Amino acid sequence: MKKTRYQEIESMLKEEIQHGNLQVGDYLPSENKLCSNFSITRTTVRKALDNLLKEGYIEKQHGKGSRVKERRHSLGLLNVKGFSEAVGMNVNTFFLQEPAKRKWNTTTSFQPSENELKANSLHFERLRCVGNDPVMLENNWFADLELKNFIGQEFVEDSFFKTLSQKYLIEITGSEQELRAEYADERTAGYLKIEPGAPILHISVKFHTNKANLNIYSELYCNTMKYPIGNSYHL
Amino acid sequence: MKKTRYQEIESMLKEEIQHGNLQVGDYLPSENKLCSNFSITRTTVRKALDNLLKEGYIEKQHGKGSRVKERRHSLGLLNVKGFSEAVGMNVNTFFLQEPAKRKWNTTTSFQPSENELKANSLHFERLRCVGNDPVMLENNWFADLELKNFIGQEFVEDSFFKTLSQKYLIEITGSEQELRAEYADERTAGYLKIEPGAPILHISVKFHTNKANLNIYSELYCNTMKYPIGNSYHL
DNA sequence: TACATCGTCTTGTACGTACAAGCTAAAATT
DNA sequence: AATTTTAGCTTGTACGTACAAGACGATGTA
Repeated sequence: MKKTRYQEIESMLKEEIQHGNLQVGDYLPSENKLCSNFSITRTTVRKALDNLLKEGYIEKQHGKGSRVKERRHSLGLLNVKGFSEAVGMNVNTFFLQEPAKRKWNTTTSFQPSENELKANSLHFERLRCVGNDPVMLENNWFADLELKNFIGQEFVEDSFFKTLSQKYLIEITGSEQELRAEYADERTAGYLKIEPGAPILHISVKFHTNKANLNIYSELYCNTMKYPIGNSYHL
Repeated sequence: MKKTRYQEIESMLKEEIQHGNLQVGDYLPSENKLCSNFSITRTTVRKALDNLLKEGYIEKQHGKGSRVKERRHSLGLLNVKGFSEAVGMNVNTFFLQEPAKRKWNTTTSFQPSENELKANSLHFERLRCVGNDPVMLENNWFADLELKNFIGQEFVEDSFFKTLSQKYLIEITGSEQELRAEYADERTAGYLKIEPGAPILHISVKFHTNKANLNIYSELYCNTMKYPIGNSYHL
């Protein structure tokens, strides 16, 4: 996957932060420093910093600089692509239903387009844990169009999105969500180790991709008692 | 309030959409068209479009154009500044507690800084309705620093943020949120017209402003049965 | 000492240019 | 007629320049 200049700078800075070379509160090198260090123009540097800002890694202060922000102890599901990226290291994942052809779920908030409904749908269900705590039940549907031999595939690092990116060159370009507080049903409660009827956060997601006819429809059921869902928005 | 060039284009396009001159599915004028129409460079036009994209008003298609996106029937609270802007027209608001000096709430997710805790805190509580349906109970705290004569002020169009902007030149520059599904307590349930113990969505927010020592801390309790909370994220 | 000014750093806005890459329909070729 | 090529539109990336505006310490002045 060929990266653009700003993506290079972006992921390099992200690594510096994740590896602790840049710690919370530290100022990044100034935009002009980054320009000369990487032989790149300020336009490109600013594009990279804007993305880091959008994802909540840094905060910018007019006249002072850009500083590494505190990454909160919550799941930044709403502005990063997937669970793995949102949580970081300590993730364990179990398949409850392996990928297979199953019928479209017609009760979701976001409905597939007619083109998608014409095709078969692939589905899988997973339980996502932080350490030993089950925190999310995840269902995914998508049209069986651009994904040859998807069934039986090993996932790259347990990540659906990394698999799409590396094996099929499919990238997530955006997403829409709807959030509701609901009663947990018996099955969901069982997997999340809470009582039936306890409040859970139900998130319906439509992920857009760089392939026009391919969207990912996800229904997520989250136990937010210990790990709330985090989000941030800037400028 | 002096607007920048890209803010002008941005709010002008936003009005076109809101007034229905540009309808869902319509293509905006191309970037080059907008450039020549407004005697402006493409850099500036793109900055405006990027903001509209971020707020979910449009979607961009490489090689084709930018199209007006469907505004979903949900409250886009997580990526716009406030309730009024998220909902649109049909909002009714009632004060449950008028603005007054009250002690800081020390049980919130986001804790005020030491500087803020030294100052007194102003607080108010409101019930927000869509039409006749109560959908959100809202509590706000902030340091009594930059806001002379705030108590007793009439709000501009029932909007706290419009009041801050127009009367105090204070602008929201970003926010962080944490979301949890919880049981509604008796008082909250009463105001939201649901049963005590029903699931509600609890959102803790820290709003950042252009004044370094002024943040707004909000605790929101939402009935998501009829109006789910919406969010979107792009590129 | 207290205060204002200045210089220099930072990020923010805006200009202009060039080419790459995706999409589509017309034109040319087979 | 079917296919390929081309031309012309679109947005995406990246270059370079200039000045505005905020932050802050050093300097000069009262």
